[in-house]
Amino acid sequence: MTLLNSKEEIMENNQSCIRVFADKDQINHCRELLQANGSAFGQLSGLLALAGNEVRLKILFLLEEEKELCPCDLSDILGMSIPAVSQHLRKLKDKNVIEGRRDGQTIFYSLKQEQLTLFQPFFKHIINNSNIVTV
Amino acid sequence: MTLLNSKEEIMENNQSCIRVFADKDQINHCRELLQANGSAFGQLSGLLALAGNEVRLKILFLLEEEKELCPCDLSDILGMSIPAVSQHLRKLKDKNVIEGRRDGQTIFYSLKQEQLTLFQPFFKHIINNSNIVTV
DNA sequence: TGCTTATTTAAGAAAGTTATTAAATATAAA
DNA sequence: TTTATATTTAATAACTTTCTTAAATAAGCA
Repeated sequence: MTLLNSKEEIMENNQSCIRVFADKDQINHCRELLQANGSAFGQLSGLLALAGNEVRLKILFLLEEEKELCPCDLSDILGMSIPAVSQHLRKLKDKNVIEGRRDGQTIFYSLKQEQLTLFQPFFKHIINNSNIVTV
Repeated sequence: MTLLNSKEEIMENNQSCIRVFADKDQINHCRELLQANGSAFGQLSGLLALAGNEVRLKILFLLEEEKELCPCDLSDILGMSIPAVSQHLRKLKDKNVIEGRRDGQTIFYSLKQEQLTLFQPFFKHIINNSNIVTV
């Protein structure tokens, strides 16, 4: 908080918080920051929401480790139904995080380079947090 | 895929995928990887889910920029009700991402050091993705 | 061709998330 | 003490997510 504005002064520029001691300049600066970064918040939160699901985080981690895996094997590893896995894979594919390569009847999924800068640090978090302690 | 196991061989070690050409060793290795990292996936995905919401990602970004902000000002900046903001702040506080400091009637929230290693890279993503283009 | 395997899609139920409104709590100020 | 301000809490409604089951698609094999 920098300058104390009178309550009347605040009510005049009435685009603002009801709070008496609100810093009008700070609030406007924040509004501009959000506007200047336009759709970035929506895009980034969309990607983070993908990794914000435990099953999908595991899938991403496993694809990093094994390079590629098919829905059937993932279903087996994760202990869940194939359609459930398939639907998670679709979400990852829709947001350009993974891609599929067909080999006969099997489709092998792998991480795309595109979003790796964002996701790769997470895998280090996984390993560092618990692998040292256990086993 | 390394060695081709016969279908019979696969059915004997029957802890595995129905897929005929499944690599049993790979599947077991993956299972062990998940087990070895225990609760890390749940914890990390929980934190990522916080940032996986557009409103909360904006709050985190604004706290990084402004050091501290109160619910009332955030409500004004984000254009949403105070109880809505307060409930997002609670989620962030419950997972040790932010902390509050009381100054009279106002509570100023700020980022905790604890989870900053995880979240700070996101803020660079925001700035890099769009700030160059606009204005 | 028909049968099997691998995967996806679709519809629906159950659970989880987020905003809204109203009421409760807490501090400050008249 | 009463009144106003800042915030939280609670109940609830609308929406979203995720799993389940069944059906559809697609490729290989007898």
